[in-house]
Amino acid sequence: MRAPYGLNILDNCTTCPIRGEHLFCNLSVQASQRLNEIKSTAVYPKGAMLFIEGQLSRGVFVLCNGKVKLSTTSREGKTIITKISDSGDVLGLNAVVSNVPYEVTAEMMEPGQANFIPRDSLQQFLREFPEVAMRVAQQLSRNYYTAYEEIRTLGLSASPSEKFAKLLLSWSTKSTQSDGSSQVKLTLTHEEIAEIIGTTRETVSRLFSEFKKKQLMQSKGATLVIRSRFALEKIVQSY
Amino acid sequence: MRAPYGLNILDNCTTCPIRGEHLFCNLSVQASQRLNEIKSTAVYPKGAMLFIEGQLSRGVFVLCNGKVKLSTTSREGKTIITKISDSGDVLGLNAVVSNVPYEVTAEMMEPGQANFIPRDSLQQFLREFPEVAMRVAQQLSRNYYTAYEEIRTLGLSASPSEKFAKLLLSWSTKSTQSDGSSQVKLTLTHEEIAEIIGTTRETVSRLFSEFKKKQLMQSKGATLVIRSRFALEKIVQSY
DNA sequence: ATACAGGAGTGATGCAGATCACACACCCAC
DNA sequence: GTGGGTGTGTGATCTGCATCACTCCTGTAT
Repeated sequence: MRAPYGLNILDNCTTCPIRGEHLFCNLSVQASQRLNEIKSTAVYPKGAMLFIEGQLSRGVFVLCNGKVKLSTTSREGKTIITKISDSGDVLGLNAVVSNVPYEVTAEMMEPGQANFIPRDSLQQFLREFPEVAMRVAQQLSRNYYTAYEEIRTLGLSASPSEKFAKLLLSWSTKSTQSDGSSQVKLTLTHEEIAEIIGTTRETVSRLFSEFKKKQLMQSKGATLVIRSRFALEKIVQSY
Repeated sequence: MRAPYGLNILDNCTTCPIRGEHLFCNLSVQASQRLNEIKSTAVYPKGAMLFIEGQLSRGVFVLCNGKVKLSTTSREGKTIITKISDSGDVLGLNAVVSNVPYEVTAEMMEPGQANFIPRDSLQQFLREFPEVAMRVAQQLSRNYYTAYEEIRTLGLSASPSEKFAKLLLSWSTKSTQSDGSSQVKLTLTHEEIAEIIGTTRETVSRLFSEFKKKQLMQSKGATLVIRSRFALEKIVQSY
């Protein structure tokens, strides 16, 4: 099998290395088999758009590897990034389940593979396997919950500092050392961070300076060291 | 049957006057029957809390009549109202489907009746009737979409004026005259409006003055007259 | 080497809204 | 009536952040 962009193609979910607690993992044998029949797979370059906000939903994408940026844009061109999706995530689920246009744009942040399941096949599949439909409902529910958290943070008029601290915290949870510090590789530009926390590039720049001066974090190149979760948590008093 | 708070109790969904396009209306005969068995009904006074943010989810409530305020509060006591629910709405669905605590507080804004379906019964019910599970998934998906809209509005840093205009528009859609104006009965305090659009009481006061001066609306007592949807729409340029 | 693009730091300025601090209007109790 | 509670109008002030306007730095294309 060809390996474009330096990636090996995974053509079978049952042998997938990231097989785990994701939505379409660990299905019954029949369901797994059926899924393999209706899915197709492809590898995308960096910058590829899996789908675009407002497009009629064609189907869902299951991300096999790589990172995907989900964003939405206002008329005047202001963008907010709502999520950075990781491998295993299912993208476009809501749009397909409810037969509405995609509500966000999904862009590959690095080369990666994704499986595609056409809308009709998926809907048929869910009718065929009620237990999967139930899991889908739970996933949607979890999505909703996450969106809610977002609303809380945004709507409770948190200051950029608070939101930035929150973001750092969410990054550090993935890899915290025993001494409370943690290292993260920074893959986002200041601009992108600004789009996540809803502020401007300049403010993010200033936040970096400020947080470094306050010994909350330090950075060498693309490596970010978050000093103390505790101090950050004090900044995020609000919920 | 007793009629507390001056309300007649509805004890059967099949004869419900608001029976229509709601989540648990128009089910199959068997499903309807089963639903009637597992639900219980009660009438609540104004101010009653159906459930509170953070509580373990006990079940869902189907609102038969009255209005319910859904809100979430930060540690420092700042509140945001995320939705005003109307009759027919199902409350607490996400929490129950995903077995997580309620993410909001639900408070009766006026006396009203609600059916209660315990968590376990509902989950069993959904397993029993896959087509209902599918509808639930769609409902959750729609909830998610609404939450999304909210995020867009909040996150794209809309000004209070924009959000206020948007709110007025959403109110006027329900009853627009041929000349583009519409009457709404105002049941919310300035404080509550502030909690919806994420600003302060004072700012809402000033918005009222400002919009009246600009001939966008007028108010006599609790009756609000929205002059021209068109003018409002111009204010809401952003998405 | 050159040049250009995309990213990052940082100062100066202005303004929208939060906040504080009142005054007033209304309703209900007693 | 008098009082208190709740909702409202509106001024004065203060400030955080957007915005504008630069410079500098790096990588990479030619």
